[in-house]
Amino acid sequence: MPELPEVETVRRRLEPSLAGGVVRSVRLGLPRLLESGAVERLDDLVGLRCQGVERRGKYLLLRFADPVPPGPGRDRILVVHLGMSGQLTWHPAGQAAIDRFTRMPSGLQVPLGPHTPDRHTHLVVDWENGGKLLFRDPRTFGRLLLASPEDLASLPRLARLGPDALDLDTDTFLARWRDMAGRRSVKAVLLDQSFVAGIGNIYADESCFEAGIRPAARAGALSGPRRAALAAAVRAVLRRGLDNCGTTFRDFRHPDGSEGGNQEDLRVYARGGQPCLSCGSTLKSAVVATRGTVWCPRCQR
DNA sequence: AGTACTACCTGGAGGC
DNA sequence: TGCCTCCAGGTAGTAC
Repeated sequence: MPELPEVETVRRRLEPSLAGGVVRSVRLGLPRLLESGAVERLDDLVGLRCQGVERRGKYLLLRFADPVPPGPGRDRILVVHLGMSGQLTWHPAGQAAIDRFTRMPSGLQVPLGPHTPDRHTHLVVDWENGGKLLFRDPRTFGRLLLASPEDLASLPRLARLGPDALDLDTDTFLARWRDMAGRRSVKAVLLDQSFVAGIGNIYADESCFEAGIRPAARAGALSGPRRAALAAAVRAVLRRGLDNCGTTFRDFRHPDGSEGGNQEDLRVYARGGQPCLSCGSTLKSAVVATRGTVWCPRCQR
């Protein structure tokens, strides 16, 4: 469930640790997570220096270049998608194993801090500075791709993405809605990464609530003002999620293992059957666009 | 062509 | 306590 706010939070916190570092070794414990792309040899990264971390929608792009120029042709970009349970954590050099725990609302105790490698840790990147970058993903929905800068644009997964939801102005939103809404539900359009990149199930439901629109409503039938309200709602909801450093519902963690805070600010997601925080009506839940969906029958028309 | 649906995967929760 | 079943969901691929 890492969506734009979660992935951007990871990007912001990971970049200071990675940028400038040189890769010493790479181990991939679950080969099927590396999707066949332009380049399929993770060992290519060994000896390269990390130039920075970028984000496109829910994808993270780790840029690497040869530290001894000129080294044309060796540059690589590691593309990471966290799937629904992926965690990228950073272990600084010499840091002892973290044994702090936090208690989830369910009562479950989970480790707080960069995770200790376990059977779900599928990628380990060792750096010359002694740090380690770990990728842990219990559900294994995450994906890794490796590409050269020239081939990046030809990766289908990235080529399909629409404009990033974070810096989407209302005019662009309205134009794309006019062209792409069709006969689908509002929720289906919001989840379509080729419409706008970065929205997932949590922020789709929250955006619909914020705009007072039922997720199952026909997208093409929305009035102009309501479309504009939805555009504003998407921006506000993503911005709030980002300000809260992401939503930790279960698996999401920051690179240092800490949790996001946006779960405290969710109005409808996972609250089916509970009272609407705005009007007190019982929130309804159903499957819309093959996703668990929650809305207020009174506030959302 | 556009839309809808399923496979993939495994931990957690709930029922008995 | 333990076993079983169901559910969660992003994306690609398939079916209609």
